[in-house]
Amino acid sequence: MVFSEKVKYVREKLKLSQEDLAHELDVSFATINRWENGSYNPSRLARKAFEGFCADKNIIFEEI
Amino acid sequence: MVFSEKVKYVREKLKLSQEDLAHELDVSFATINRWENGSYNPSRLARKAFEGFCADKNIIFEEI
DNA sequence: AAAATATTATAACACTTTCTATAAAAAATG
DNA sequence: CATTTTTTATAGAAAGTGTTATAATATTTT
Repeated sequence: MVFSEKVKYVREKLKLSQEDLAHELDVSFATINRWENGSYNPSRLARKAFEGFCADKNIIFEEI
Repeated sequence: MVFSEKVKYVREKLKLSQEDLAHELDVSFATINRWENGSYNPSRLARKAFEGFCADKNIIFEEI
């Protein structure tokens, strides 16, 4: 499961809009949208923020 | 107190090298160095990370 | 003090993020 | 169903970031 898929997976699981998730992670809507559509990979800090968010929500990817 | 000054202030108060602080904040050494030398301002996420770090360390800037 | 090591300053390049705007698609409302 | 509203997709430009490298400065060690 690549990063872009993880983002969409988590977002839909939590029923958040791209705007909502952007706000949760303190990034812009454009960033979330580009992550999901594969244009870019996250920065070091952004990846950490996303991972921390997932951990908070008890979302695990290992078995997917 | 502008951002560049805050970074240096916090870093020296905690006796951290630029490299150390970079590691704490999950950004690169170059980013910390640029922040301190005023070349750039932090991204939205980076600013939050820095503020969170300062809060963790109980560092307040209001009265400086 | 001299040499070695660590820290800081600076820069180029590619990539990422933000901001802003526009259009398409989906969902909600009447 | 038609209209309105929300969400998503996309993109250009400007700014920020990571990587890498080099040089200058400061600190430590011998």
